[in-house]
Amino acid sequence: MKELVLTRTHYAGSLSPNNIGNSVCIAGWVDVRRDLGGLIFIELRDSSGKIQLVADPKGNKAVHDIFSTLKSEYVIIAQGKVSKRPDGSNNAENKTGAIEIYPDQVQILNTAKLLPFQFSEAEKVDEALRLKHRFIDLRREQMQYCLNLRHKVTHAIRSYLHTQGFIEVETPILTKATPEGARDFLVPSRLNPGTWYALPQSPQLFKQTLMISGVDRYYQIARCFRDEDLRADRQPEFTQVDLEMSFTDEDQVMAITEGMLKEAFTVAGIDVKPPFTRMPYAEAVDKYGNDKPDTRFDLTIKDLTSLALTCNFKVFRLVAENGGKLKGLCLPANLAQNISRKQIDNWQEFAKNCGAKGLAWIVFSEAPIRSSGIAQHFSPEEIKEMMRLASADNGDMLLLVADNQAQVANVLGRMRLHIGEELKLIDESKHNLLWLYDFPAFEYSEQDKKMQAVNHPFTSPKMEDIDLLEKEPLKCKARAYDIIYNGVEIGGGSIRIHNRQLQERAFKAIGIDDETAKEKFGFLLDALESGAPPHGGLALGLDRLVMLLAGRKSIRDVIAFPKTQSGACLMTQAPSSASAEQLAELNIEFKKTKVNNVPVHNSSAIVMLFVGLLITLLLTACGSFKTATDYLIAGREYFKAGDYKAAEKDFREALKREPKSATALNNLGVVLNELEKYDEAIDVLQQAIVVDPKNAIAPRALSTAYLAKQMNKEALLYAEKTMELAPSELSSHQALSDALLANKEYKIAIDEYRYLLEADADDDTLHEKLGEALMGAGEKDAALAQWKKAIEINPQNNAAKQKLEQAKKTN
RNA sequence: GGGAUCGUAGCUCAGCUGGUUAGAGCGCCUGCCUGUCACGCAGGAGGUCGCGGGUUCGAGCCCCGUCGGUCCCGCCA
Repeated sequence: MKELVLTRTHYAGSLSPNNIGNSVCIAGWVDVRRDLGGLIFIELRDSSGKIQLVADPKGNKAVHDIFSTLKSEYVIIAQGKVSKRPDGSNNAENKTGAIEIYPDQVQILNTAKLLPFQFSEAEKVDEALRLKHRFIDLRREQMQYCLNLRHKVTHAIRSYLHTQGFIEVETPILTKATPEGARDFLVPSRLNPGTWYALPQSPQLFKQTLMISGVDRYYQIARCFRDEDLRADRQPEFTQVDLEMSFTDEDQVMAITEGMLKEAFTVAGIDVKPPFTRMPYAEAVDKYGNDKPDTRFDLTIKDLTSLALTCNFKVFRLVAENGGKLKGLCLPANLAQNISRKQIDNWQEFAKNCGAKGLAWIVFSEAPIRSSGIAQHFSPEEIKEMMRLASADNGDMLLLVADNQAQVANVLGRMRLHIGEELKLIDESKHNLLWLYDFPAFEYSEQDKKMQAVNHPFTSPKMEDIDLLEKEPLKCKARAYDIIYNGVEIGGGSIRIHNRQLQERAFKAIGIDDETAKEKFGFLLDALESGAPPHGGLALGLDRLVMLLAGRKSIRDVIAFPKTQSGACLMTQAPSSASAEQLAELNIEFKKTKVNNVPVHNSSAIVMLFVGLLITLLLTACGSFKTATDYLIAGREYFKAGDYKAAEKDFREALKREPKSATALNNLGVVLNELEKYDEAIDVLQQAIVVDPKNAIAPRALSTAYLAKQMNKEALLYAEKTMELAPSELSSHQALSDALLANKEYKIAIDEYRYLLEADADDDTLHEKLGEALMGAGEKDAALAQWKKAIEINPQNNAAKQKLEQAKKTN
C-alpha cells in the first residue's frame, strides 16, 4: 500500500455549489460505481454524506484507469476541482446533486472484499448477519444516524445538566451484590479467593452516598448490568442517565427532568412542552390497565362491576360478589361495524393467552343484539344500564372481562394496546409525555411469598402514610414517579429516605431484619445518621429513549455493539470459555452440567444404507416394474384431470402393492366418493383411519360419504374429528359446516359459513348454503339476501334459484 | 423455565398432501456501452436445503433431537 500522499481538506457532505471552482481533497468509501464504458461515475461516501466523482477517458487517463478497477467499499482519497454538473444532469434527491468532482489525482488506500450483505437490503437482512459483521453494518447511513443521534442526545443532556449545576461523578463498576432486584453479574476476586464483586444494577447507593457527601447535584451517564432474560428493549448491559439532587422534592426533580427531556427531544427534531401531564397510578391502572398508559388513543377501560353485582348472569355476578371486577372496552360503532367474526375469535384467543377465562362481547342495537351469547341473560333495562356504564350507543361493541382486579387490568390493558395497534387507532404523530405518581410503596410477591418494594427499599413513603408501614403496608403510597413516553416507561425515580429509623422501618416492611440490613447496607445506615440531607432523583433509560427518538423497534439499533437474545456478541464471540490457567488463578472450577451423547453410526445402519441403494438400483434397472407410488402418482394425475374411473383403477393397483398405505386408502376413498360408491368408500376410509389415525383426509372424506348417505350424525362426528386434526384448513371447516347444516345446527353453521366466506367471498355455493342455514335459524330476510347474492355470482346456480322461489311462495 | 416463529445461492425469498437435473430477484464475474445516479444490454459462475438422527423404495418438505436468530410469557424498572 502506498504512503498517503494526499491530505483530506473537505468532507463530502459539506460541499455545495459555493465550492464550485475550489480544489478540494476528499476521502471515503466507494458507495457505488456506474461504469458507462466511457465515463465512470463514482459516488464517494464519508461520515458526512456523498459526492459524485467523474472520470473521463479523454480527460485524465490515469484517473480513469484507477476508476475502472474500483469496487464497492474500496477506500480512496481524491483531489480535484469542484464543478457544476452539466445542465439536465442534476440529481435533486441528493444534497450534493448539483455538483461533482473531476479528480486529477486518486489514490486507493485500501481494497474491500465482497460485502456479506448489500446496504440497500440491510434493513431486512437477518440481524445475526448484521451483528456478526457489525463493523460493516454500522457503516450504513441509518446506523450512523443512530450513533449520531445518541451522541447528540447525551451531549444535550450533559450540557443541560451542567448548566443546572450538576456534576458528573463516576461510580464503581466492580461493586457489591444487592439482595433485592435483578440477578447480579458476578466477577471473581483473585486477591480474595471465594469472594465476588457484582456489577452494578444501577449506581443507586453510590449516588445517595454522594448526596450525603455534600455533592449538591450529581449525574452520570452510567452503564448498568442486569443478568436477566433479554427482550427487544432489554440488554444485559444498558445505559442510564442517572441523577440525584439534595434538598429537593418531587416537583423539582420533575422540572429538571422535563427541561432535560425537552433538550433531548429538540435534538431529534421534536418539540415537547413542559410541564407534562401527571396521572395518579390508580387512575392509570383503572383506565389503561397498566402503569405505563399510552394516551395517544382513547378506548379507555370502563367499569361495569355495579351491574355485575345486581344482574342475574351468574358468571359475572359470582366474580363481582367475590371482590372481582367486570370491566370492558367499548368500540364505537364506526369501528365495530367492520369487526369480523374471525377478528373477534382472534381477540378471544388473545385474551385467553393473557390469562383471561374468556372474553364476552356484545354489539348494541335496537332489536336483535349480536353477542357472544350473553345478551339473553340481561333484561332490556340491564342492557340500558350496561350501555350507560360503558357510555355506549347503538352500534357500539363492548368487550367484557370478569376476573379479579389485577387480572382484569392486565387483560384489558393488553387488549387495549392490541386493538389500538390492529385498528390503527394510535396517532403516530403524537409525543405524549406523562408523569405517573402515587405509586404503592410495596406489593406482595406471589412467587416469593413475601412483601417487596415496588421501586426499591430506599424510596420514601408519603408522609401521611408513614403509620401504614407496619399496619397496612399495601396501602402505603411512595414518593415515587415514572416518566412515560407514548406508552413506554423511559425513566423513574423517587424521593429517598434520609433518616435511619425510617429506613429501618422500611426494611422491616419487606422482611429485611436489622442484622441483614447492617450486613448489606451498613454503610448506608451509617451514612444516614451522619447528616444526610433530604434528597431524591431519577434515572432515565437512555437506550430506550434514543430508540424511540430514532424511530427504531429495538434498542440493539442504538447500541454500537449489542448482544443477541441469548446474551452473545456475534462479532467477538463473547462469552467464551476461559483457559484452565485463568480459572486456576481465580480458584474457580467449572462443573459440566450436561454432556451431549452423540449417537455413533453403527454397522447395521450402514448395511441398511446399502440395501436401500441396491433396491433403488434394482428398481431403476427394471423400468417395467411399477411401484405403488408410481400408481399413486398416475392415479392422482387422472384424478386431477377428472377421469375418476382411471384414477380408481390405479389406486387399486397401488393398494395391491401396499395394502397398508394410508395414502393409497385415502386416495381410493376420495375417488370412490366422486364415483358415488359411498359404501365402499366408507369401508376403505375406515381402514385408512386405523392405519394412520392422525391423517385428516380420511375423516373429512368419511364425513362427505356419510352426508351423501344421509347419515348426518356420523357425518358430524367425522367432521369434528377433521377439525381436531387440521383446524387451520379451510376444507375442515367446509366439512364441518356442511355436517352442521345437515344436523340442523343452524347457528354454528352460520358462523362457519361466514368464516369460509371470509376466505372466498365469491363462492356462490357457500352463499347458497349460508342462506339455507339462515332460513333454518328463522332469519328469512338474511337468507333471501344470501340466495340473491349466490345467483348474482353464478346465474347458473339452480339450487339457489329454487330455494329463493320457494321462500317467496311460502311468504 | 415456557410459547410462537424462522434457518434453501453472498443477500431477500419461492419450492405444489414426499417423486426426474432445487428456482427467481438483487449482488458477483465477463463482454458491450460517454451524463449515469437502484445506469442499461448480453452472457456466465455460484447450493453439505443450519447440523445429527429417524420414517420411507425415495426427504428441502414428515417425525425426533440439536444449534443459531427473532418475538413474547415468566423474570427484569
